[in-house]
Formats: sequence, structure tokens, C-alpha cells
Amino acid sequence: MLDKKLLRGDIEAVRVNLARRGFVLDTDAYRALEEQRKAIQVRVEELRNERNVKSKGIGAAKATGEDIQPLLDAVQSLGEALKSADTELGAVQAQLGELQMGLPNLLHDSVPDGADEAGNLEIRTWGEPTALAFTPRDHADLGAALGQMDFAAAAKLTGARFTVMQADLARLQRALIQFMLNLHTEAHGYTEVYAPYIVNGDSLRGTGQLPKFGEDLFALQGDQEYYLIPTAEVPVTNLVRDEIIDAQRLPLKFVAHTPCFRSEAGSHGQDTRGLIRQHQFEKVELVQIVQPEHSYPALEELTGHAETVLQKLGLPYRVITLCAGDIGFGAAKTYDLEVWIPSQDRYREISSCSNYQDYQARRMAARWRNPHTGKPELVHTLNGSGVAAGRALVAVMENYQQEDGSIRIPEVLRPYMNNQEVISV
RNA sequence: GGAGAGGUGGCCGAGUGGUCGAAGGCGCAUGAUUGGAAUUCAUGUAUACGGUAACCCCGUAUCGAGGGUUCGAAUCCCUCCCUCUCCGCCA
Repeated sequence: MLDKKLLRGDIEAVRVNLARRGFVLDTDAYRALEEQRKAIQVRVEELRNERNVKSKGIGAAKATGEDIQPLLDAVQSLGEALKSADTELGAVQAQLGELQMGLPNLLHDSVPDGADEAGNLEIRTWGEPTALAFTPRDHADLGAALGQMDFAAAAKLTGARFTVMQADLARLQRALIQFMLNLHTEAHGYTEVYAPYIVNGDSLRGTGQLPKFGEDLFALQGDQEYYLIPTAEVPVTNLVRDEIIDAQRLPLKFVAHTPCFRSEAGSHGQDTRGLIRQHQFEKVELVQIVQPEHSYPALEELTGHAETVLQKLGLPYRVITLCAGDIGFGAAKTYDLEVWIPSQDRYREISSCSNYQDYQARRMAARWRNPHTGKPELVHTLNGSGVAAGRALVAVMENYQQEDGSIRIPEVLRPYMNNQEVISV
């Protein structure tokens, strides 16, 4: 959510910034609604004030034993006027709130222009695209040949876009997760979090998935507004919802491994093969809650933490800055890490690291007490994959494949694999 | 699932129809005391929105959430959520 004061004070600046995303803000409509709101609100508050004053008068009169009937008569008509004005106000505020919740975040100045992913900017690369002396096979092939990755079985159990893994591959994914969690907790100073995989609507509104992107979520049936989490970002970031955090506790750095559930609505036909795009996948997520002035250094740091994972795994990657047209709804700035995928002869996203500034914090009412002002102020929130385990598995399988279809296990994972060096039939 | 007790400010905790944004305490801030500190004393200390350019002032709202009764609700009624205790069940 954006600062309402900014929307009132300089909506033109907001319009210009959001236009970079291709988002059209109808400033006239917003202003009109806002003026309406103000007028009605003032009226409601005046009516309420009048009622309060008169009611107090009744209380005082009663205490002195006066006849209160004339006073009661005088206040009679107020109730109805107040009720209808209040209803009107509620309707306008609901409209305004919907509009406000539907506005994406303002972009940071450093975000490059661009309409779509073609406008993303490469910042740096690490390693060289893996050179294989033979034609690389994709991970689905490799996994099937090993008899350890079975999409048909998953289709039987559930449907499309799920997988069943067994034996060494199943263990390799677990090794990746363990490795990442240990790295972030031991070397990068994150606190490991175990959190619910089901969250309520307030949490999703807090981080920005709702109200606009409900289509991407799996909603549970029942009386409660429950959803499967699309990312650990949701439960972990919402830890600070409605909290006022002591300054000395910041920054909060959390790491969590969770499965992620995404309906992938609107992506039919994309990446239908293999593990790249699934309804359920494993991810290790990094979340930081920081003081506002620290959030951009924190974004660099957090991105570096995700990069360390890939470096230690020996996976070639590049870092890109998402352009205005490709960046996510709530993010002010995002770096994507893209890992080399030999079978596709290109880089594919494996991590996305974003600074949300105060956008999520405002929705969540997540604040810290600024010792200089003594007042609660909004924190800044960041998150990034550190990294997606399913895609990391893909990258390891494909980059470490050998001509005979066996897969070498990266050194750093061997301790988690009983020192096994190769996965083969 | 059954029975009971509760959800009040940064925290703890009073408050059963009006003068309650809410006693008291803790914490915090400022000042006094002190060589300095601790102790002690004094004063201050919620958030959001609106009137405003304004952190002064004024108004409105907020005592788990939503509805209702009433001139007036933290307080009464209804529904829901959550926490705790006991029983049952259970990985």
C-alpha cells in the first residue's frame, strides 16, 4: 500500500512513477472519490460530535435530577441522519480502500525502464556456461532414466504439474535444502523459522498476494479464509504484522524452508515439461525486516547470500535487475538470480530478491520504535529465495550430468549424501 | 469433540451503562538529587484518520473481530476468532 498522504498531496508523482510499470492510475477518479470521502467523513464526524455532546448533556442532566425528556427529543433525529451518512461513508471508504490495495509499489529510481523481460538489465555473471562435450539431456530425461523422477506417477496421484521423486534424487533435494539452511543460519546470521503452510487472508493481504492475485493461490474449502502458502515469504514476513519492534532487535533475519503451492493460473503451456513450473515445490526463503535507511544495503547483502548458494554449488549464474515492466507488484526493486540450464542453453530464474520498502509494512502495520523520534514508524521488508530447491535440483542435475546419464554430486552436498559422489543407475 | 475461564495501552493489570482514551504498576523520556552511577523524587509518555502547511490546537474512531440494544457501550445482547484449564481423542 502507498502512503495516503502522498496520494493526496502529490498523486501526479505517483501516476508518473506507476506509469513506468505500465500501470494506469486514473488520478481524476481517485481525486473525486477522495473528495467525496472527505466531505462525507467531515459530515459524519460533525454529526457524531453533536450526538456525543448532547448525550453527555443528558448524562449530566440526569445526575442533577433534571427532566431529560426535552433533551431526548432534541437528539432523536440525529440517529437516523448519522446512520445513513455513516453507511454512505462506509461505501466510499470501501471503494477507496479497494483502489488503494490495488496500487502497486512505487519503483526505486535505479529500476531500469522496459516493458517486459527484454528490458531487464544484466548486472553481473558468475562462472561460465557449463561446457559439456556431449549433447546435454534435460533433467526430466535424466531423472526418468535413473528411475527416480516420475511425472506420470504424480499425474495419477494428483494431476499435472506435480512430481514423484525417489531414492538419491529425493535425497539430493533434501541435501540441497539442508545445505542452504545451514549456510544461511551458520554463515549469514539468519534465524531458522518453521511456520504454517496454511495462512489466512489477512496474511496474504499483508504481503500483497491479495486482493489482486487470488487466482494464483490454492484456497482451502471451509468456513475459514485459508490458503496454501505460495511462498514462505507470507508466513515469515507476517510475523511482524501488527507489531512494534524495538530498534535494537533490528534487523530481523529469517530463513525458512517450506513447500510452496501455486496454481499457476495463466501459465498453461509454459514450462509444462519437468520440474521448472510445478504446483508444489520446495524453497528456502530469506526474509529481512530492517530500518528504512538500511534496506538498500540489505538488498545487496541478501542477494549476495543467495548468490553464495549458487557459488558453493558451482552453478553458473547471472544477476539481473528487473525492469519497470517486469518487476513484481509490491516490489520497489528486484534482483533475479538466473542459473545456467544446459538443456535450454540459457539462464533461468532460480531466485528473486526484492526490497518492498514500506509497502508490505504499511499493509501489515509492521513498525519499529525509532529512538530518535520515540514514535512507531514503518519498517522496510525484504525477501529473496535462497534459493528455490526444485530449480536448484534441476540445475545440479543438468550442469553435473555425465555422458552416461549419471550425475556427479557437488562437493558441498556430499556430507548430506553419505559422501556419495555420483548418482547413477 | 465436551465443560469452564478469559481476550483492555509498549508490557502487566483495574474497570458491569454517562464525567473512561481508560485507575494503578512496569518500561521509556526529561528534570532534580549524586563526584559518577544505582536508589529516590517530580513531570511527561497510545495509535489511526480528519479539520490544517503544521510533530501546537480541535474533532472522530479504536478496550479480540463483526453485528445489535440505547440519547449514550470497554461495560448489556448475538455471531465468529483466539488463548488458558480440565476431560476425551490423537501423529
